[in-house]
Amino acid sequence: MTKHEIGTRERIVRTTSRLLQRQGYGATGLKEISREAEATLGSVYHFFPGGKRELAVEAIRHGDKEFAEALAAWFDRVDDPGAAVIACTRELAAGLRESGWLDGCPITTAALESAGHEPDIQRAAEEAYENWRALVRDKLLRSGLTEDVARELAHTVINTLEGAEMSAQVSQSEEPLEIAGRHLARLIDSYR
Amino acid sequence: MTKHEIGTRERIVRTTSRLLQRQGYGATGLKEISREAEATLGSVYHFFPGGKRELAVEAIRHGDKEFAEALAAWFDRVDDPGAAVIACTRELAAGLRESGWLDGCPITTAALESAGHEPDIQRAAEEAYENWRALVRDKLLRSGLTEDVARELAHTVINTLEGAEMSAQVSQSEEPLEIAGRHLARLIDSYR
DNA sequence: TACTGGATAGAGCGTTCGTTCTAGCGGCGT
DNA sequence: ACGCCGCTAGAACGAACGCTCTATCCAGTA
Repeated sequence: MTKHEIGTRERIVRTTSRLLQRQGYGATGLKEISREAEATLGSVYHFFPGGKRELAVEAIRHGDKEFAEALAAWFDRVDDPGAAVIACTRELAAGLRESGWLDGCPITTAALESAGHEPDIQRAAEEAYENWRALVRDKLLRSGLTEDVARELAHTVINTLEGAEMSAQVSQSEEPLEIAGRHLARLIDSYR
Repeated sequence: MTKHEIGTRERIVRTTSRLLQRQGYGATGLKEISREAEATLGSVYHFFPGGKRELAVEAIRHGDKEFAEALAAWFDRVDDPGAAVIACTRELAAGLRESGWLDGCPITTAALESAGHEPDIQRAAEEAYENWRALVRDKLLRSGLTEDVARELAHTVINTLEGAEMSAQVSQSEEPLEIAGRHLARLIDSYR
């Protein structure tokens, strides 16, 4: 195991993140995780003594960071905020289609499942949405919108993207995301 | 069992719908369903020989009809479409808060879980979203919007409501729904 | 060479899963 | 009064669940 390869722990987290994204918390077993990650059950419990719950929290944090980095990159490439949101919807639609409509939002499925039952997971998901909203808000602030308008728009941008991605996944169609992009751009433009 | 009481089958479907809404497909067991519904496992398999999958499809259709009726009632009470959507967000927020943030969208959790794995459930969820969009589209058509604009707005109205409700549930706050209502009304008004 | 401690390996714990099965209840039509 | 049948009841099956346990491996240190 040379140092430039990814370690067992990281491999377990990434595998868990992908499985949580695709089939949720309840339907994902630890044995399935260890098999997919090419690690043993012993390794899983070695790195995550808290078991499935602790591992899921770590995986959601991973999905959080992953999507935040993608969002930041897309925003850096396009200056106009409306156009940047449209670019987001295109990227999300492409990723969804290319994965065979399997890879939607990395955390939403687990977040919904565990709302009200698994406080740790729910909190990790809440923090992720907060991080993503902050990225959108800053982008809107940089384009000259006021603090209040930017903060509220950030809510709706993230929530509409979430809803549209869910709808696109269920209907296996890019249309909901494409429409969402145009509507969000129009809404943002209406505040300038 | 007099005829004006609800029968065992209906009781099983309603219980399944509520459990699917609260904890998803994978985390809901048939024994839990039969216990909560005060029915036996034999009754469950008597009415739903197709087992868990068939029962879940029926429960999602139940949730579909339930929400469609609520949506139609809210739309009938308020004439202006923007104001009607705001009324929707208020009702959704109230329902969410009153249930202790447990009862979000009746079908989204199961829909996301089963996307790509359970075609029957995915299709039932897709049909539900389609029905709800049709209600929104008709409401917008009645207020004078063109066919194309109404159809596309219906997508975003439903998707934004879905995303905002999910966000409200995870953060245990009515704010995302309240913001979504105002933004959607503004978006709708911008087309008249 | 001997020791140590992090990491790996996998058998096995009790429990619950979805499902199948047979037996029995109870009200209706004849 | 009888037989039938929709429905209820719950035991039991193999498989999978989360988790615990002991044994082994192996690089680093003295």
